[in-house]
Amino acid sequence: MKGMTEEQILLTAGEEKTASRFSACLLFSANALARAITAIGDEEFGRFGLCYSHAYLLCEVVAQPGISPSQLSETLYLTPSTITRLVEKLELKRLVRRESEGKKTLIFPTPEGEALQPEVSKAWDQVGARYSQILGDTNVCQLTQQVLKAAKTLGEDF
Amino acid sequence: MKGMTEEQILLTAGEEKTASRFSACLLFSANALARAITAIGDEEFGRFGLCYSHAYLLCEVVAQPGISPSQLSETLYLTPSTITRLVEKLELKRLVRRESEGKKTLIFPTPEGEALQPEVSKAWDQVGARYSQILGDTNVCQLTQQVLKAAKTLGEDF
DNA sequence: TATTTTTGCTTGCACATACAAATATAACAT
DNA sequence: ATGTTATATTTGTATGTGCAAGCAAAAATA
Repeated sequence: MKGMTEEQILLTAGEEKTASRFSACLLFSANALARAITAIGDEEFGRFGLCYSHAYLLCEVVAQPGISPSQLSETLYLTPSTITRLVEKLELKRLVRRESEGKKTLIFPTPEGEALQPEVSKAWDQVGARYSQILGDTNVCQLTQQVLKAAKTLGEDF
Repeated sequence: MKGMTEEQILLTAGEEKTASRFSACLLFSANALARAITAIGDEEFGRFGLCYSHAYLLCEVVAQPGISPSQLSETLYLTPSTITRLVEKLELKRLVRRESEGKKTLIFPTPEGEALQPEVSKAWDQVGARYSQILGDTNVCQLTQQVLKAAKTLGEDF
């Protein structure tokens, strides 16, 4: 079996095994893809000491100053607790600040945050350019839409 | 802007913003999809105290007794260090065992591991069934192939 | 108005994952 | 044989993420 590709294994392995591996493969492959692309993202955003979710969050906050954690949670498809943690990190880096208003929390960009945003956007484009070059523009476009749609559908129904 | 869907934002936001968000969206959406599906997986595999990568690793070890960490690393698209950590966990649960042979390490399933594998496979199918029901069979089939291919391509070129 | 329920956000804890460095063995060159 | 380089695996450390629980404020109900 050594040196065989995944497809070959799928084709030659026993019946049940093939079925089970294949049917769950989206769980596997989705994570594999996420890790592969995140690696690219981390490299680009790492120049600012950010990871991709920091970058995305910062852009959202700059685009919508005063946005709430729950809104961010929906937009980024991340748990509220995760949002809190990300905001904490960005607060430490003085890129955003929090304002409590009753039980709500408003998140604003700091001047530094706003100043950094264009660079972050540039890095963002750079990430896109890199994986587009590897995967092909058309492919990426199509894949992105399908993947996003699937993520949304699962997010709603689950 | 409240209550708008992602597409609406994309369509109505300013030019550069649209471009940057969209071009990097695969980074974002791939992670979102991975998290959404992983949530399902964790629920199913959680019954055995496993996560999806534990489950996958166990199945591989049962299928190929004596497999090495580096081989697993390639198959699972995970770092060698991550493989070590996963194997440690499974070793604690007495599902696999390690044998050192020179600088190589051979990983074998324990009897308990082999006994558990069918159940894990069943859970595996269950995961597939659940997201197939939500996303649609055809969709899943197509998506899985595309996603896997993209992950592989990125894994090679990066 | 007082009590209950719901909502929004934050923590405690746990875990998968990765990078960089360490270790140990094998392969190779001289 | 000996010194060097390459390979395989493991650790130290850090981080993003989520669940369950906590907490505080708002809303609803009585």
